[in-house]
Amino acid sequence: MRQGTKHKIMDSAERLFAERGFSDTSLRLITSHAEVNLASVNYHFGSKKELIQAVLMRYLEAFMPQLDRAMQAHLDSEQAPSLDDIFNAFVEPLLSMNEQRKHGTSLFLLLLGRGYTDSQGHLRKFITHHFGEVLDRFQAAVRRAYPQLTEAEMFWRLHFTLGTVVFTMASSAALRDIANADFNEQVNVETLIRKVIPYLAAGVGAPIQQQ
Amino acid sequence: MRQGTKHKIMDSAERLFAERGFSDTSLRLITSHAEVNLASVNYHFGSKKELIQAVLMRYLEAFMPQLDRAMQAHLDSEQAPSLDDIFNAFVEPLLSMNEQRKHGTSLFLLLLGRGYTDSQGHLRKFITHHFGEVLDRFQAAVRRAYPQLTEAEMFWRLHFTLGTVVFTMASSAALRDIANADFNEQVNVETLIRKVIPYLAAGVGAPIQQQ
DNA sequence: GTCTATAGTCGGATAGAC
DNA sequence: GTCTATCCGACTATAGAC
Repeated sequence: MRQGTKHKIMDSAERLFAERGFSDTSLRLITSHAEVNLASVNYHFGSKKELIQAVLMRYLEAFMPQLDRAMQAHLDSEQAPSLDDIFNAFVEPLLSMNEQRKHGTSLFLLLLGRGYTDSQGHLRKFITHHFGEVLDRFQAAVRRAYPQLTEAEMFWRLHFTLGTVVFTMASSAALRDIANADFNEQVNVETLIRKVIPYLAAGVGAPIQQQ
Repeated sequence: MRQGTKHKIMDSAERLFAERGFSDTSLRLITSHAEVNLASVNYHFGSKKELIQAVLMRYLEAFMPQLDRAMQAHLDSEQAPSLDDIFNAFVEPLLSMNEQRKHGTSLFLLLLGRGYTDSQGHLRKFITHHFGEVLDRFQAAVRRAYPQLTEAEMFWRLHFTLGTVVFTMASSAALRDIANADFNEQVNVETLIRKVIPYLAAGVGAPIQQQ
């Protein structure tokens, strides 16, 4: 089955963006990997910036509705969810990115991390603008699990959590190599996600400090 | 008091590197901010790569010996330290970066984060090569606080921790603006560090999962 | 040690033929 | 939609005068 030029560009671009960051990935590199003509990027996407957004959007549009359904369920349930429940609700939507595309889960998280640290946070605004309500419902679910947490404290702890995840993924290839060499541990994305969840849940659920 | 060209370059470079990342910061931008000649970078540092290493090294050489003393104390003490003790030992060395230079603490952590995500991990090797023993003693202190944790599990949790900290700092300016606007909270670097420590200690100290 | 001037490379983008 | 050929700006690095 022949793949269209537009999709070939996006598939090569996402891999290279994840590996090298946005500004270290040139259009020439992308088009040579995709085996398409340089000018086709501008024909199909208009500019490099719009290509970046298209690549990220393809994942977000698949991921966010799944996450939203899971959070909605935690808000509607009779019993208040635990923090472990809430963070475990991320596992399936994240892993489903792997069915959509090879290495989809890590690519998605890597791109997310790049988006939050590269390019002065332009992509941060892009995400919160398009998916703000989903993030709000996530926050509401956490509140239900740990009502004593003030809104401000929750704000900080959820950003700590985001940092943990995206940084881990950004370094995951290197870290998995080290783990393999030093501990003879074969770690795939799924076990890594299952490793990080208790850490996150414990962090968000840490006792409240007096300031 | 007149500042030498070499130091003017490093001071401008560290601020711009932290704000924009290494590859999005050109030597032209650095030298124009520093109000020195473009060619002086190559005269004093040889290349852009060596400038990056010099900037990071200046912080690491001030930070690492302090951290090492604190970890040594935790290893020598009669009583085993708690995880909270260990992570609190980072506070003073980190804050002392602020005395050395204005905004030194956040700049240092920002640079560290850039070094771990930019440039395919070259800087990661640079750091572990020069300061591997300090990191080993840190690891030994954590082991003393939580002996049940396997070496492999500790490896992962400490990297989660690094991710939490560097990502938080990488976004700290934006996050502090939001917190100020939404919760009327004035957060400086010190309160942010003191906020993150319970999160980290709880995460590293999370119950051990059966795989 | 500092400057100007420039070599040499690589980047994004586009015009215009097919 | 796809291609070649280029434009033009920005970059690192260096040679050589002062």
